[in-house]
Amino acid sequence: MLSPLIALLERYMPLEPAERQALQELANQPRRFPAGADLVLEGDRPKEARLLLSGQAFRHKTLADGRRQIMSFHVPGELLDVQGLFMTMDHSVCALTPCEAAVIPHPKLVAMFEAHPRLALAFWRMNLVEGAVFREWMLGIGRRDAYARVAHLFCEVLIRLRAAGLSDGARAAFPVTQQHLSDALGLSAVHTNRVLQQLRGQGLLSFSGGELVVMDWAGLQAAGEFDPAYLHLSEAN
Amino acid sequence: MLSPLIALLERYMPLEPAERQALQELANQPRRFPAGADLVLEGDRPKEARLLLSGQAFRHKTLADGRRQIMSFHVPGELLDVQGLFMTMDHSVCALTPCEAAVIPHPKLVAMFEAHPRLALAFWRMNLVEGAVFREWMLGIGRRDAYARVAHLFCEVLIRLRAAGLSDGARAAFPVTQQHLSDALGLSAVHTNRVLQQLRGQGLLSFSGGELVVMDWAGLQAAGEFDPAYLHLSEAN
DNA sequence: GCCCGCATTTAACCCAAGTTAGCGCGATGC
DNA sequence: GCATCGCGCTAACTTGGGTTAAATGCGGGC
Repeated sequence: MLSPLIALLERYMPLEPAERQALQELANQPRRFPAGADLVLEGDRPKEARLLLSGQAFRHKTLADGRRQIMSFHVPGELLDVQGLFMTMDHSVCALTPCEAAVIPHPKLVAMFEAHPRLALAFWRMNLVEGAVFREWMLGIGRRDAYARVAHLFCEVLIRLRAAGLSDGARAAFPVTQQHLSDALGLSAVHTNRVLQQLRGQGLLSFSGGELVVMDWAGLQAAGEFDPAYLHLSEAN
Repeated sequence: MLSPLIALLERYMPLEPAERQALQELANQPRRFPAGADLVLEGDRPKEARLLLSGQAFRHKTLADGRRQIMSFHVPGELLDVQGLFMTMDHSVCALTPCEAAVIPHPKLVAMFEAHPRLALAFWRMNLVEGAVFREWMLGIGRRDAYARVAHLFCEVLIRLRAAGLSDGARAAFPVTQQHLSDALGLSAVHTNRVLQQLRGQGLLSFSGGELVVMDWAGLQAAGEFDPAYLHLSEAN
């Protein structure tokens, strides 16, 4: 049941049987969330951690007047609120599709970390990759123009969905609206739409009905100045 | 010698004598870096970690054409390249002032984490706060206008320098140029200068010669829509 | 099969911020 | 004491992207 998590961890660090066993013991009845529901709520001080098992979700902060910044998109296997282990949540995580999440009491998680310090390091490592993605997004929002930013995001999304086994090749379900894209990119919805049409017009991709199809990977990569190194996908420990 | 680190950790988690002892054993002859030198280099796969002991530094990514995004500023006590424990560095860290850093071999650090899992969690927690700051910056760069962005940055800097014991009250050394500020904020140097004058003209702050003086804290905070919650400074474990 | 609501698209207009270029000034060096 | 360089500052002009508002789908509920 926790196989998405185990697959993610095992990509970098071969797990010992005892460690795999300890992970399995985290499993319990998953909780379901409908699309649009909050999996994690800003201001909350959770007593358990949520591990995404199926579906897609996104992390976001919203200002008083409604302006919103989406900070990341999430695929199964990812722990959504590590932050809640140590402090109050300073942002929310919202379900993009119907989701299932394992809800793991903090004491259980901490006990596992203390019994298997290497697992703590493995989770920490996952967390560091998330930080690397934040930094790349900052670079994009701060220093790239809208065109490169949109292209870059689609490159990243395709690669990450593929790594999560949610795409074979050039096609993937990515059920976001143009408003979601805008909020992730720091653009207005109107301008996102303009850029999208440009990318479509150049035959780089198609994106509609929540399905992304990349038709010219090299072209899209060039348009987004995309270098996947920051995703640290093929780096063994 | 590692007192800045111990102070940071102890802010949240009272350390046991054995843990404090284990930390002390990390100490060694610190390495010196002149202002402008790279403490950590993008593309590097370090064999040791650098812990900032004195001075200020900043983390940045730079595009091929020279556009640069500064991702964070750092004060003594912070581990600058946790990422290097597990993967290649995808960005650099550069000294703002002359700096001293303890250079700690990875095996020594990992051994400490395995012997004292609670210390691993404490370092992880520090790392999570850094991630929270990244997210807040993303929100600012993506969704706040230049005026609020500049004000917000100065609020954050003052609070963090104060927490590091580098400021009493409203005045602090923050030795950056307006170009550094621009690169941190995703603005041009010219526009940063315009906003700076506006803030000065409103009597909110003065900033010259690398010294920040906040003259109207409430006003600055309002200008930057600043809420320090995301810094998680006063949250015990 | 019609209505409603959300998402996408278009068009017209506007403005915040970028760009370029040049000046002044203090610190550094010879 | 003079040239140099980095940094702050100013002004004039440009532009990428925001705003507003209205039209066009389109899918789901009943």
